[in-house]
Amino acid sequence: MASARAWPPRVAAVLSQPVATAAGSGCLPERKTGSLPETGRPGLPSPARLRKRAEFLAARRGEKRRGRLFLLEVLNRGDKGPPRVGFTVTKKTGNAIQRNRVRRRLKEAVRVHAARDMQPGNDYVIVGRDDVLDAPFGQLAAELSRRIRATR
RNA sequence: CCAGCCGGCCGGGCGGCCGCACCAGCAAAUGCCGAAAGGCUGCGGGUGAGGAAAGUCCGGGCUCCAUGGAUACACGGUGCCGGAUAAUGACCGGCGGGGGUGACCCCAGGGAAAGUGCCACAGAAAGCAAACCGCCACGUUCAACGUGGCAAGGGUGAAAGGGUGGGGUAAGAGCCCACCGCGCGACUGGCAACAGGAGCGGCACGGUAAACCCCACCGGGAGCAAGACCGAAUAGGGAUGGUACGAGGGAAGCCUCAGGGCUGUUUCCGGCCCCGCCAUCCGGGUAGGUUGCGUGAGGCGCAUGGCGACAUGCGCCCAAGACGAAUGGCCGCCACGUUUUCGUGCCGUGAGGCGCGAAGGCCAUACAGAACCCGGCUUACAGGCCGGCUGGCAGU
RNA sequence: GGGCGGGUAGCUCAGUGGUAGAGCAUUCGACUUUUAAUCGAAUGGCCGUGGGUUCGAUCCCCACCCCGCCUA
Repeated sequence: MASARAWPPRVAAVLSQPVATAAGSGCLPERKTGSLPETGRPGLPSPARLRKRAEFLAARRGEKRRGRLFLLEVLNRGDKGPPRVGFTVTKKTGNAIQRNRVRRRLKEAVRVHAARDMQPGNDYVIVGRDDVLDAPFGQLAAELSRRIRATR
């Protein structure tokens, strides 16, 4: 988390530009990252995962934010621990390949873009829809960031 | 060259950055979370989905439960022969039947003289022989009718009690004969299924068992969410101790009065609940955690035997282990594919076809994700490679 | 993971080895001033797909596809 602070938020560029052109500025002088894409930048570990059924059920009581590609549920746990995230893909989305792909794309979008927008002490549950399969990655990441940052 | 059949194999490659899961090593706080069990950090390394991982159609390993052994009944499954295997009906090879010009493909393929059932409609008749139209003889007699003989011809049907020809006859008929079919079948070949078949029988025995059934063989049940270990909180069970301890009934659960609490109500009166509480310990056991969990009927290569399934021997290797479920995101180059344009060669009168080269576009790789493990089957699949074979056309 | 059930007309369902039915719906006609209701008639089906057994399959057998339910 401390290493993630080294990059200031560049959300505007992510929102408006395709991914390949978004990584331009030489903010890492010790490495040759001039042509490095956004997802290739180091030091972005994945946030903690929700893994228990009870935790998912608890998150359903929280605030629900509907999006075009997903449904986001946010629950304030009431402590100051690191934020946690869980993913739900229902059986209606298709076979196991498609469900895995939806979850992995959401997971990567959260890790690269949306994790720094999460508030400590919150649990996030992202219910993916099958449109995630076809959406461009930059658009998916931007949408996630926007919905996670958006307070009531 | 075209069309096709069978078998086997691959199912993108190399590289870069970040991220995920597991493994062992090193390092570090002896720290943090949790009641406990247990889990959590950093570094550099290693490993990380498939031919079908799928469907769950079969067979096993493994685990628990039941069970003294065997047999019988019931139920379920299977059903030509031989082989292979840990095992199967499902694998391999053959036999028989069917399809195809052929390579080859498909088939649950025992028993219908053990018994029962069914065979719609049509037809006289649907299983045991019978006789509607008919044919023939005789009688009454005008056509017609009656009695008897026949089963050749007509018609129905999926199927009508062998077929064709000849003899024969009142008309006919395996009544007789020849051939074919059918049944029995000495003998021969084969481990066998089965095949061939001298000779005999004058024809009798319709189909259906993926209808009931008979016969033979096989089968205990559930499944890693199995099972094992640790184990809260709450409720409930038991033991001990302390403290409260009114009466009665009952074997006991418990009930009644008294007592207490809540409540409708001004009260009488009524409704509901309690009749023990506290402490310690014990056992079962939920959530949760750990394990089961990957050295196995293992993989690869070679040799030998076998048509093959497979077996034997030798050598090398250790190769995912998650549990709201690890393989992802982005990029570069190449190969391959497809398509457009241009140039060019060959064939063709021509439209055009085929080949080669260059540039550009598409940036998609198809089907699809281990969930205890293994064998077989089935199904899905862009594209490609190898080997063998069949038919046709042309040339030599 | 394991187990069970079902695909028949536009919808809900019967059916059973022999040309496939009911109710609702749709259309037309009758009754009614009109509508509704009622009555009569008509339309509408490769019985999920592909094989097999059988003279004949919606039914029996096998394989596949698609739905649904139960268990934890």
